[in-house]
Formats: sequence, C-alpha cells, structure tokens
Amino acid sequence: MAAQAAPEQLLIARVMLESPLPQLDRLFDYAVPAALRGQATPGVRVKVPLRSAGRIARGYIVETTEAVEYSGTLSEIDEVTSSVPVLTPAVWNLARRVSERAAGSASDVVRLAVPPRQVRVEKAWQLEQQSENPPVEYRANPTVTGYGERIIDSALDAGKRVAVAAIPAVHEVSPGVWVGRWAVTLAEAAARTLASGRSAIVAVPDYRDQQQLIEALAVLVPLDRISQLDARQPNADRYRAFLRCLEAAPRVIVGNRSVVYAPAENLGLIAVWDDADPLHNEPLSPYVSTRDVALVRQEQSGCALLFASHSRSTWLERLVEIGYVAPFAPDPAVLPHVIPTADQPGADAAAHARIPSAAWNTARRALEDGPVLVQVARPGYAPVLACQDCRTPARCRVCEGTLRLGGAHQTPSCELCGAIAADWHCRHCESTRIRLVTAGTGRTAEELGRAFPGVRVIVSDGERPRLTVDARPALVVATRGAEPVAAGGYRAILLLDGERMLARESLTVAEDCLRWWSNAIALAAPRAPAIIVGVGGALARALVTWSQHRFAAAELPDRRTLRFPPMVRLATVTGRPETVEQAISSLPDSVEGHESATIDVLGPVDAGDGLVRATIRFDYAFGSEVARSLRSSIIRNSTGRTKRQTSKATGTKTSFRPPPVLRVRFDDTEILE
DNA sequence: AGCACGCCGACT
DNA sequence: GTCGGCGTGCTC
Repeated sequence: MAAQAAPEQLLIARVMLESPLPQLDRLFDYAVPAALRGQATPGVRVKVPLRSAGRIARGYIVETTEAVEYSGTLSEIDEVTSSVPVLTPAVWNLARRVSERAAGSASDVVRLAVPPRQVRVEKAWQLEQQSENPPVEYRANPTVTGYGERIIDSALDAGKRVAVAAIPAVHEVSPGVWVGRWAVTLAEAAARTLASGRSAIVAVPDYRDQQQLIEALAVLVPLDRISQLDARQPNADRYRAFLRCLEAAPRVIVGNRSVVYAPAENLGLIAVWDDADPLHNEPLSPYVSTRDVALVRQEQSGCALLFASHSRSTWLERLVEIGYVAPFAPDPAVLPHVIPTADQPGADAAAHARIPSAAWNTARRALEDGPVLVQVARPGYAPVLACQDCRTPARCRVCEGTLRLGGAHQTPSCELCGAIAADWHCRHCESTRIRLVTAGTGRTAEELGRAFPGVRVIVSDGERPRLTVDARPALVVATRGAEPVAAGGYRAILLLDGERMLARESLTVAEDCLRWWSNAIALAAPRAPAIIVGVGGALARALVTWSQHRFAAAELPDRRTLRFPPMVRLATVTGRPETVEQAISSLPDSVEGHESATIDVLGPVDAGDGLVRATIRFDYAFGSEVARSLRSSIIRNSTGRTKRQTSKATGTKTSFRPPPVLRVRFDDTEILE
C-alpha cells in the first residue's frame, strides 16, 4: 500500500456488454485512455472493442479500479457515449441478483431497467439540471389512514415488509374524482415516504390502476415530485421520466412492472398493488415478476415493502406464514354485502336472459338509484377437458397436471408430465366419460341490456375500456378486470359468470376468480348488495366473510402435498431432447445444509418443432443451485458444436449453427394451465 | 454474432 | 511438405 501512484496510473473500467449472448454475460476489463478519464465513471454508456479491433460493442461501465483483474493485454475504451450515469450501482446489483436467480443475463435485466437513450431528451435534461429550482415543500407528516392509528406508518418507518388487505370501497379524492380506496392507501404510504425525504416506487398492473393512483397522489404530493415510468409511453417521455429519477431529490415513481427497477436515490418504499395480477409477470427474458424483483430489491436496499390487494395471493400468504411479511387488515373493518346464489344461471329465469330472478330483482331495484355493475367472463376461452357428468376439470392421475388433447382423435395426455390418461375417471363422481367443454363467446351486452328495458347500458371490455362512470342509473357490463369506477360506488353488483370463470383450466383458477370477484365487489357503494351466481363452497364463504387470506391459507397444505407452487419453485427447460437431457442430468441432487430439500423432474413432454420441455420442481433452498446449474447448461449449449448440412439440390455446402435452443424459465405459473 | 486458430485431407 | 476447408472456442 505504498504511495507508488505514478502520474499516469492505469485506470481500468469493468464493463457490462449489451449482448444477449450468455457467454458474454460477465464483466470485461478495459483500459481507460487518458482523454476519457474524466467521463469514464460507473454507470455511463460506453462503446468498446470486442475481439479484434473493428468490432464495437455497446455497454455500461459498472466500476472503475486500478487493480488489473485480467492477465492479458487490455483494449482501450473506444468512446464514452454519454456522461450520464444511467446504470446506478443499486440497479446494477439488483439486475445481477435478479438475473442470477432466474438463470438469465444481467444485460437482459438492464435492458428492462434502463430505457433506450434519447439524445435530445438527455441534452435538454442536462441543461435543465444546471438551473435547478429550489426544493419543494411537502405537506407535513402524511399518514396512512384506515388501519388504526399509525399502525401502517410505524411498520413502514421501520422498513418492514407488509401485506395489506385493501379497503373495499371507492373514495372521492377531489370533487367528482372517484378512485378505488386502495389507491388512497398506496398514495398515503408514498406521500409519507416522500415527506421523510426518501423516494417511493409504486408498481401497478395496468394503466387504469395507474390513473387512479395518480389521481390519489395528486392531492397529497406536489405534481413535480411524481414520475410515471410506463412501458407504453413514448420512448422520449419514458427516458425523460427516467432521467428525473436520477436526480437527488426524492420522488414518487409510479408505473407498471418494470418500474421496480427505477433508479431511485435513497429508496424508502416499494409498494405493489395486486401482486397476483398476471400483468405483473414480465414477458421478456428472464421473466421475473414484479413481486420477486421487489423482494430482492427490498432485501438489498432495506427499504419498506408494501403489498396491497383485496385478495391475498398464495405466494404472499406463504411469505406471511413463514413470518417474512407481516399482515395488516383495515381497522375499522369494512365488510361488503356479498350474497351468493347457488342457482344455475338461467335455471329459473328464462325471461331475464340468464339472470336468476333474485339477482334480477335486486338489480332492478338498484337501477332506480344509480349504476349497477354486471361482470361477465371474457369471451373466447380455449377448450378444456372436463368430466361429462359433473363438469369437474380433468386432471392427470400421476401428477395432478392439466390434461390436454394433443390432436383431434388422440387420447388425452398430461401437459406437465406427459402421462397418457388412458383409463381416466373423474375423481369427483367416478364417471369415465370425458368431454371437451367449448366455452362460447358468452352473452353480449345487448342481450343483457334487453333484460332491463329502458336502462342505459354502458360496456367496458378489453377493446373499449371505460375508466369511470357517473352516478346516474346505468347498467355497466364489464368483462372481468375492466370494471369502471363508479361515482359513489355501484348500487348493486352482479357477478354472473362464476361457473364459466371457474371452468378455466388452471392450477390457480380458484384464486384468480377470487381476485377478479373481490376487485369488482370492492367497487360497490357501502353495503350495496353484490350477488354472485352459481358459486358456493369455500369460495363463496371467503367472499361473504371477506376473508380471502383464509382461502389462500387453506390452499397451501394441498399445494405442499402435490408439490406445486408456491410451496415449491418450478423451472421449465425447453430444447432439443439431448440438450434437455444433458441439462437435467447435470442438476445437483443435494444442497449442503439443506439435506431435506428435494428436487424432481416432470417430463420431458413434446413441445413441438422437435423440441421437448421438462419441468423441474425444487424447494426454495435449491434455488441458487438449480439456477447456477441451468445457467451453465445454457452457456455450454450456446457455445457448442455446429452441424453441417449439404444441400442436395444445388450441391452447395453450407455450414451453420442450428439456433442453440435451451430455454429456461423460472416460476412460470402459466405452465400449469 | 463473427472471427481466428488448429486439425486433417488433397495438392504442387 | 504445404494449402485450405471447416469445426471449435473466444471475445477484456
């Protein structure tokens, strides 16, 4: 450690390359030329030579050092693209951990975290930076209301992880502006964090939720303290909002799933609304959901973490049960008025479309007073296999997976483990007759409207979403998930397609339905009746007593017995048969210190195109071992052998690599559908 | 990806 | 003994 710093001490930049190639997923050392010394700081975008000068790769400087880690000749950084440090150390650490967890590339995660550069936007932002305005004043000491005196506040102030049951009501945040009460809770939590001088990230599933949250926030924090980071906004707007997050002043950063990667300085809170919504599942590699990213980031940063929903997911329930997340419920309690009718749709009321007469009468009466919500299933379900006699969905007798019909006249086989269901019989009624349930397109809104002559009908669905409706009488027909917020709340709610929604083939149908129904019921006016048709049992009980977490808790023992998520984790491996075989055989079979942890493999099953897919199930303790093993299989596969092919028609010889196929995906719940 | 290196068959 | 095709492996 002698002071031997020569005047021209070598400066090394460790660079993450922007490349999808798994074998390039590590840091590369480059020498920083004297001319670039001032700009070559961690987080900036650079261009570097890669393999024989001339080829240029883009990347980010992750760190600078004077210690050479590489024992070869160093190339020099070609260019510092921009002096803005867009990849902050915290986000880099998050990206690395998240990618390791999912056997993916850090650069894939960074791609989600850092929006593409917009030169004009960046220049404008840099100019604005120099003439910074004075700090704004926040409303003093905001508090989270509706959960008892300072209960949530003190949990958040202590940097805890909490699962909050949302308050099932609507709320008028400013004259004429109504939002779900949940949005107020999240806004209050964010405002409190901001007032303490720290930033908050709030992730919501979609744009409609984001709108409500922004409206709730607008009355609590100054507008210029709010950033919206939304994948559907234009690149320029997104990059502008992203750059503002890099500023030192605390902010509330709102957006959909990738907002959990926002570069918030001094992060005090991550809040996630409705973590089980499938929109929180990232469709891009390495497919890590908002919930998992939030958990990793909370662990790294020590910020508070708040999950809120009307219906607790089984994933969160597991975390509550192991004591990792603390549960909170509204105080005073708010109990919606839910009325289940076991009547089959249309059984007693042909005159009223398929609405049972009790529900029809309730709706008729409520329509004199204000809007009534009718929730219907989304049209066009994929055909599923079910018992012909009792309609129980058909499941594999080996592993409880979903049965699928491969071809038109084939014997059904298990989608998960591939077992042929030759001697299938229904577990519920012992029938041996199986049938294809082709769910129709459903009744149209017009048909429903005809049941209530003379009433204004408003439709809200995926194509024509409607965010709000006023307080005047109207029949609001909405597909699940697209229900508008009504001023003052709906005077009655009819959940019509219970049976059809439950017929969907998925491990998670019950909890999905509970979530869809709960979210709709939460839009009711105080004590307005919510009638759910054709649903009984534990699901109806959970809704009537408004204790969805108990339903989630009751699911877990079964999942543990069956070795299904969230009690174990899953990873699917797709590729050529030999490749998948190799990947499976190199999996570890034990983890030191966790001798009771187990791992098993289902399949492989045919995945089309000459590919197969295997599903690996493993205990949480196995996570990093499995990820590391699969990662090295991916690298081995992508650097592997070539195959030569001679074209017989032309006689030309071509040498090419078959596209290396070994796709790994962790925690994909859709595989169970 | 794209390019260099090296190992094995056919040639001056 | 040497040229070059193509498979293999590496990229700071």
